[in-house]
Amino acid sequence: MTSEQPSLDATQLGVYFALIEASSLLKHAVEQQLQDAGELSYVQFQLLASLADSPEGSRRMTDLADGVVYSRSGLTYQAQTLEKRGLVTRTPSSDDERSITVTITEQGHAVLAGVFPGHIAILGDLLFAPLSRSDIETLADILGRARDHMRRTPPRSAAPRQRKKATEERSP
Amino acid sequence: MTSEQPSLDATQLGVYFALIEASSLLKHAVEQQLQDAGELSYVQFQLLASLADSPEGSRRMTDLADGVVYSRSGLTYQAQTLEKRGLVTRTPSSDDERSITVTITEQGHAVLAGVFPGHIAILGDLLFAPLSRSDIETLADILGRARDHMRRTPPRSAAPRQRKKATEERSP
DNA sequence: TATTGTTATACTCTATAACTATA
DNA sequence: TATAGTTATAGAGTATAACAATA
Repeated sequence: MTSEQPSLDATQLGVYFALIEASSLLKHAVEQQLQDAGELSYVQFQLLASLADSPEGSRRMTDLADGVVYSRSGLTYQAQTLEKRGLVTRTPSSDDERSITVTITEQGHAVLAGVFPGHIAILGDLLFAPLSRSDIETLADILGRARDHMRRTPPRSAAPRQRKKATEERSP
Repeated sequence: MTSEQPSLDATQLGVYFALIEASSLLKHAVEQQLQDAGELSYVQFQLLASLADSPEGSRRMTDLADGVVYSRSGLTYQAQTLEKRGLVTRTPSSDDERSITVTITEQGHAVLAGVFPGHIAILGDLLFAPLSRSDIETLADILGRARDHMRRTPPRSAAPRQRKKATEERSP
């Protein structure tokens, strides 16, 4: 087990808070922009971007979910929303009849294109403006390693350590 | 205007994605733990932690909102929830009759205490495990600067560049 | 008038569990 | 039996606008 020391030093706490607050502020700003410029939620944007980045603009539902959504029904919901707007199509996969292939449409590409400039502008102004070239390279390295580690680490490893509270409160 | 170059290089994109995904994975894991160990949402945890960190365990509503919540009604909602559970009290401020002073209770401290070990364990396992001491110090510096910059930067600076869709809102 | 906070309301999103269909 | 995806449903959270009270 990795975690026996139940405390963090000041620098670690600082990293934690800075990470959470920075990503929260950034995400909030970007969400606003995506909404204003393309009526997209952040998740929808991620899904479209993921498709646009895929060969043929297609992915199976399950693959599409990767790191974007934490439940299947959540993905179904978002995919339906995007389909209603004509930004993606969903068709049964040819090789595996259980799978659905999601494909980004022309319209989807158009919405993405309409959203990109503002999106990038925000990243420039908000995230990269105060950072030097070498800061950015360093960040890419460290955050990249952190992310890779988190991807690999099973979510259940640490959570069930705490025992559930004994107090059972009943409300009307 | 800061943003005329409508593109990012590969390293910048990498930083952006790594930041978003790492914080998302971390937050998701932590949210689960907070829920299991103390039936707290992340926002509620932040509010309690903010109070616990304040002199006398108290803050005015408006000050409490800082960087945690983006709308006043959202804070009212969460404060009410915490009050119902007896984790905070709300009393009119003595100096300014418009203000409400929110104070963490013994129970609130207890819930926080019950949640901390598991919380810290997750941070250790998920965020800090793959990082060296110097990585952490570097991250603290860079992310701290990024966060400070975002705090200072007015949210509206970049968003309204994209023109709003032609759909007009009507009054009832 | 400006500020502090609440309420009402509507909406988005998420997750769990039960279900269908294919491998 | 295991996997892919959907549906129903319920709950948490958020934001906007109208509001009241105090500065």
